[in-house]
Amino acid sequence: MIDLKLLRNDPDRVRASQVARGDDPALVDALLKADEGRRAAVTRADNLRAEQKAVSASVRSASAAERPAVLEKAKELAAEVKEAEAAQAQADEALRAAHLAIPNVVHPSTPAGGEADFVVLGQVGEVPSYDFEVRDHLDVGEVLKAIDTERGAKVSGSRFAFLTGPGALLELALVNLAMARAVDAGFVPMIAPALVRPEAMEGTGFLGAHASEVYKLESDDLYLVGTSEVPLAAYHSGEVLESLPLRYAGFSSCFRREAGSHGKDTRGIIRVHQFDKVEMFSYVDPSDAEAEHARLLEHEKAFLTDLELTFRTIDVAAGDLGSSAARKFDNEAWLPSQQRWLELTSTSNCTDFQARRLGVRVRTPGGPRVAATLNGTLCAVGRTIAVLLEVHQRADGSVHVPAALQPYLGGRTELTPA
RNA sequence: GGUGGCGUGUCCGAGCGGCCGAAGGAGCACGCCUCGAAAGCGUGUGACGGUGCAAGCCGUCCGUGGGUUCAAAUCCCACCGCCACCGCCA
Repeated sequence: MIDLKLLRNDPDRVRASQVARGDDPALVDALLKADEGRRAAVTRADNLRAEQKAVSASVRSASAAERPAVLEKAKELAAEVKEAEAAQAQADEALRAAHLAIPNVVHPSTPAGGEADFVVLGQVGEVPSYDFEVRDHLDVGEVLKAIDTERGAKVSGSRFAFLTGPGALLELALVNLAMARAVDAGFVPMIAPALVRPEAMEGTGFLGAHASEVYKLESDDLYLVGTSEVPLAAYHSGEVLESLPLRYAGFSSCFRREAGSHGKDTRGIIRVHQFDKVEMFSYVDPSDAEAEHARLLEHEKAFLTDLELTFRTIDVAAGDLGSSAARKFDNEAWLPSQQRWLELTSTSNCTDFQARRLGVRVRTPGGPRVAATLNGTLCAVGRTIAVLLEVHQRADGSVHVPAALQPYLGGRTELTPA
């Protein structure tokens, strides 16, 4: 939710943000109107209530003769208050709806436009070349007996896979490396629930436009999270925090319905319904949000560099941001089989938008203040495995293990076909 | 899943349908005392919304949502959560 004070003081800035995202600026005026309507309703209900309280308090001290008249008046007022409160509830709801309809105000540096309008911020490493015919990650993985998508489909359906043997070990190694790096960087490691209540899902903004992406357990009224950002953001919901920053690295399975992606990345494990991920999540003072965003990006880049991958960093355009994000950087690794960049990690600065919705505040000398939240992928395991297998493959079917990962794979320097 | 109990401010904890934003502690802040500290004493110490330049004033909040009543922390209902015991189970 955006700051209503900002809206009142500088509606043009919010309108401009809407335009940058390709959203309707008229929603801003609808919100302004709803805000005014609610304030009028609140004032009216408050005044009536004050009057009613006064009359009500006089009931006891009224003499027996006066009492019937006072009671009569009190009853009238009670009815009026009831009506005014209903009107206020309606106005509250109208405001809430209009409020939720507006995504976060984009950062001034965020490129305007849609998916194709990103700006490349830089590249690490050279696009690799191979003097043999490269296999895609599934071919490499099958030779190594590391990935089994056929049986994944047999057991669970399309877009499910088994990680087997070296594939399973590779996942654990990546998770351990990521967690070790996160701990070094001061993050508190967390194993987060993958099932959450509707409030957590709603509060993080995942039940908006992308609700169809989310798995729901109807009979239990629980959702499967698509990222541990959800439980980590909801972790401190409704709290006034004593001090910031708070940094967490959450490990959890992630579930995505991939409802709108039929026919896209159907081969292998690049796009699956279930994968594991280590996610960084920071709560900071709003004035530190930008610096924290840079920090998260550096952690991500360092991790990809450790894996000896070639990648570029892009500044995602406004129209391609999630509703909570003011700015987002993606790191895209080079995928040799398709000769293209593939999003591997991503970090978003949600400023105070998400925290306002979740009621996360910090104690400051001037009173509680809404915090800022940021998230960033440290390692989305499945996709990372896919890219590793492709990039580090050799002509003989073996795969080089990056030096940073070797300690977590029992010192193995390569994976070889069984 | 069954039975019973319980959910009050940063924490503990009291609370008769009106005088309760709520006793009393603890904690914290400031002051006094002290060479300094501790102890002791004194004062202060919630959030949200509305209104106002401001001091302030008004309203809301006692797990959540409804209901009864002129009036609800207090009565009724539902839900959520916690605890104990039983059953089941990794």
